Amino acid sequence: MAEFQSFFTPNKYMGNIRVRFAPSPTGALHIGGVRTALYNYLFAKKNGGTFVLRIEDTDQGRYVPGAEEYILESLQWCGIMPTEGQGIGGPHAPYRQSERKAIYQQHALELVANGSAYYAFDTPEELDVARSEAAAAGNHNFKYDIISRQAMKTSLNLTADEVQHRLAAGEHYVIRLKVPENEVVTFTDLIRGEVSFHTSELDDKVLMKSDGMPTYHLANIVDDHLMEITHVIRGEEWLPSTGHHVLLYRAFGWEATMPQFSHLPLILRPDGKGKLSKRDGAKFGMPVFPLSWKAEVAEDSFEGFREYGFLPQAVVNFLAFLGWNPGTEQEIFSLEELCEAFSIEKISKSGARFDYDKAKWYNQQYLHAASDSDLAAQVRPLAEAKSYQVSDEYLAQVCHLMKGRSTFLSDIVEQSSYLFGEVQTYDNENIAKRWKPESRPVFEALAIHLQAQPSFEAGPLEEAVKGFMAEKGLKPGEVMPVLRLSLAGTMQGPGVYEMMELLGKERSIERLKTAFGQFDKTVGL
RNA sequence: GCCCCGUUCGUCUAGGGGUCUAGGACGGCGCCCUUUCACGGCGUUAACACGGGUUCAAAUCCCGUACGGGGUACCA
Repeated sequence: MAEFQSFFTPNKYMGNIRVRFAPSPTGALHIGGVRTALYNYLFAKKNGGTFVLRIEDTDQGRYVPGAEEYILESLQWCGIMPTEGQGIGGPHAPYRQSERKAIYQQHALELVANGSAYYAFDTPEELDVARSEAAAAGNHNFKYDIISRQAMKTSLNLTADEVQHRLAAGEHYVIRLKVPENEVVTFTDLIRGEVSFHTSELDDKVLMKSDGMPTYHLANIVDDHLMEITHVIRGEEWLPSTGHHVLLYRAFGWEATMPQFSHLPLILRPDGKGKLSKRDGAKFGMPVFPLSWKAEVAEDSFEGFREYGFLPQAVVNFLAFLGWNPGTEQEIFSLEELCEAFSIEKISKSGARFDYDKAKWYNQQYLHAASDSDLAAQVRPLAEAKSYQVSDEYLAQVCHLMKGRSTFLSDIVEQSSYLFGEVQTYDNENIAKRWKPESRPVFEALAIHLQAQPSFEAGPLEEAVKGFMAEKGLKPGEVMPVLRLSLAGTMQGPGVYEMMELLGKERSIERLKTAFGQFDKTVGL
């Protein structure tokens, strides 16, 4: 057995792999879409292949301006830019389906000519009627198929003259796939194995709509073939229509070069009730889009991972593990490591719930591991939004002190106002507990002691304070909390000595003096 | 309804007939570190949906049931 394995190594397509990510620009790109793009990217990189971006804008009614830019910006942010396609260029341009209309028209006609497709003149209204009549008769399973099409107005039933006449008269029509009778369509899904459908279950899908645009089914087959796509990696919601797609490859005579299919498990809501949808973000208080999206109505506007304060590397790592696992115990993977470790065979079959706690954990891990200067650069805009004016070096120092206790980028500036300006509010409850009538002279003596220190670095400061406590017979619990309250106003935050070093001697002493007076007032002295 | 896909700790998962008294991570809980909040360290909690087969042996293979999800548009 072992000797045959070499034939099945993942690199058998080395150099020839071509995959595509084909979103439709109907709004912001959902996080599930980002994961699909990521898996396509990883598969391409792993195998030295090409990652193509194609825009599937065949539904004119659902087109949303700005969506295409949003898609590109999202992929860019995640660091998984396509190597060919819309917005990038390449040998198979145009990559926007609305600009390839003539190609689909021509291919649809080819199918009509070879008997694989036919004209249908029924209006949507007529179909609605047919559907409700069938339902009234107890058939809730109406579909436009081999049985029902016999009663429809199609080029299969009408005379050639009649069809020509209707066409010439400019009557609206669609072109439908003529699903063959009594066959079993089988294909091998790289994730799920063999999947088959009986043609009696498949309806005669519309290929060309009456507005002259192709449906997804036609456009995706034609483009994947023309663009020489070798592997189709897409969401599980496409699995049921793959039977039609195989039929189309067959009808065109392209079966020999049909791509390999892989249907990814869906990303489910945190409560497991259905697939994650755009509204679930607001519902569960978490982002479900990579970047924020502003729409006309508030209901269609969403906050993104980026704006929540997530690092793209963390989002990518988190997403990669939602439905895939390398089989080792390593959890943290850079994009490069993911490219190296990725394989389709390791993608799981069942849907994965969106685990926001895990997403936060990943972010924390990346935040902690990031360099201070790198973080400072990313925090800069957030600091400026709060009108904090500090040098790069100072900001990096703040990051150094805060990153260990932050989950989001924004936490670094949200919980450290006292490092950028004066203390705004004091934790009076804790002050009342720690500030005694006899405290003031003690702490004033400590301030004088600190003032006299030659070095204001954390290490020497600790020595100095400890020396002071030993001399006065004070316990750390009597001194440190008050010091912290004086410097930060709160009981939370970085180490006291580190804070003093950052603030510097002058500001630190100043704060102590201000605080002592404040504390007296607080406890009513 | 019909068709398709799925089902291991609360969650993400490892596992591809014996090495499983089922491993890791998140979360929860506890302890240590620290007289701040965290980080970190250590420990703990908790799962093979059910029923039949096949086999000397099944979480792993087959069938059925239940449950979950997806699809069922001139949307993608």
